[in-house]
Amino acid sequence: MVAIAPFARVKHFLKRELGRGRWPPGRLMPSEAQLVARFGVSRMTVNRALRELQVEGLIERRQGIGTFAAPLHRVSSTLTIRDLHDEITARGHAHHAVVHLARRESASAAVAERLGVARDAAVFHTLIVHFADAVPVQCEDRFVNPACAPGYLDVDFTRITPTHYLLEVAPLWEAQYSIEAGVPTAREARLLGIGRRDPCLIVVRRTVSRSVPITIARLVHPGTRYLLHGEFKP
Amino acid sequence: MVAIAPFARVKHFLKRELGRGRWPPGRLMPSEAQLVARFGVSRMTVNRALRELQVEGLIERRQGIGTFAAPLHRVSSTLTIRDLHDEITARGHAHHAVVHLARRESASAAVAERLGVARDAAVFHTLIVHFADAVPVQCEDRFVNPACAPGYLDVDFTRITPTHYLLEVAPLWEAQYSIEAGVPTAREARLLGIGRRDPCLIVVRRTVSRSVPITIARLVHPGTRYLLHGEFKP
DNA sequence: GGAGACTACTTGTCTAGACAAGAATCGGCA
DNA sequence: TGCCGATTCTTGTCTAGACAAGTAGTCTCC
Repeated sequence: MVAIAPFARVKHFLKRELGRGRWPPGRLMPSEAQLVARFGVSRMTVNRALRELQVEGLIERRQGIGTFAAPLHRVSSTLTIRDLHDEITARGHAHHAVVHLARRESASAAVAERLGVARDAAVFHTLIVHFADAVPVQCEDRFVNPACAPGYLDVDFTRITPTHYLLEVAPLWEAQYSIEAGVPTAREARLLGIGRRDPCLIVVRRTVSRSVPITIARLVHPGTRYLLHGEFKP
Repeated sequence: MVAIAPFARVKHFLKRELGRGRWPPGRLMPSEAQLVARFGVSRMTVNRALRELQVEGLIERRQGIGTFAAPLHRVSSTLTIRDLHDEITARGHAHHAVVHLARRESASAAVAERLGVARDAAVFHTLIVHFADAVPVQCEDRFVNPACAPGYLDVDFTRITPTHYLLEVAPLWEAQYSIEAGVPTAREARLLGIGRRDPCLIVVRRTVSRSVPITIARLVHPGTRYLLHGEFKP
């Protein structure tokens, strides 16, 4: 017999009633003082429940005004992108990687701009194909800022994925990415063993650590062999 | 000149030092009592900072043991999927929709199973193409559980998107979705005005409200005209 | 009528203290 | 040696009160 914590009781009540439509989107909800009176708990307890619901995006709060049911027009969901090696092995397949390119290059204009380095500055460039069992599932074309990961080219990428290594070198970072469908380049098609016009899921990710760009990567997945999964839970 | 709230100071300090690698993943971090002494604030203030970092996934806390830097192997990011109408208008385009199908059908085996209804039970089926200005950007093939949205077929989908309507009828829900690249069906290609082999971003979404399935949707986007954007910020 | 002061209500935050519960360590006892 | 209880440290949570700051309405005075 476990007693539910008071803040959880308040939170659960509000969540349930929101789900029932007691307060339609945009409607004013009970104030903290009213909830304090209703549940017989202290204001800090009510405040915690409300703050957590706010973080979860279920309510909006405005100082001086009140608490409102959130308009749930935007559907914000978490998409977990795991390290590819972990993901493949977690599904019971064997992962291996083939390194087709790992060298120092001078940055093209486009790469220099996105990596925040000077034109023609040295950058690291790797091109790696990842396999699940014997099937190629990802072609990873990546540029790395040498200032952030000087030892990048010394890594054995058949054993450690670039993502894994970069996470160790620069532990905290921000990433922006876009996901689209497209066709592979001729080289990508050849490396993945697919047709030039076969649809691919293309993820372009740019990673920044403490406002210094670390890496930009183009990840091309054959459409028939790779899925992104997501879940949304209020 | 705005003073930073004490809990934010503590949080920011911990975040910065985590980013610097002061506590590598798995390492024991300062206890609440130590942070209280260091910052001269009350324990509740420190506790709030730590709790928020925990929610953000940067640290792990274990009662009786201590606080630990989180192993940042998994990369969890939020992907926001907004209502298509809002997204198109927010970009300065005009949205309109053409309804190609809106009727009651008997559920096929596959639909019945995924919607949680009996085989041959009545379900609602809509097929709608969404345009940004005059360009088709999404083909929305959707089945709806009539028990959750009895009035679904009476909605004017040229004015209200199905997502928007369903959000009003059933305000809180959970969704699972998969994102993949593929080719459109012959009908989808015709409706979107694209080639039969053009790559498309296909989102399949299943929505559940209080453990009752509401709707399953297949959203097909021409690869050249639609992107998903995401961001990850620790 | 209009401007400004005042008031009431809201959320945002902090404090000092308290008790509970989980976990490790240490001492004593069989 | 091995087991058990006491101690201590940790996080988890709650309380009652306080002040700050944003907002809206009202009231007064010009």
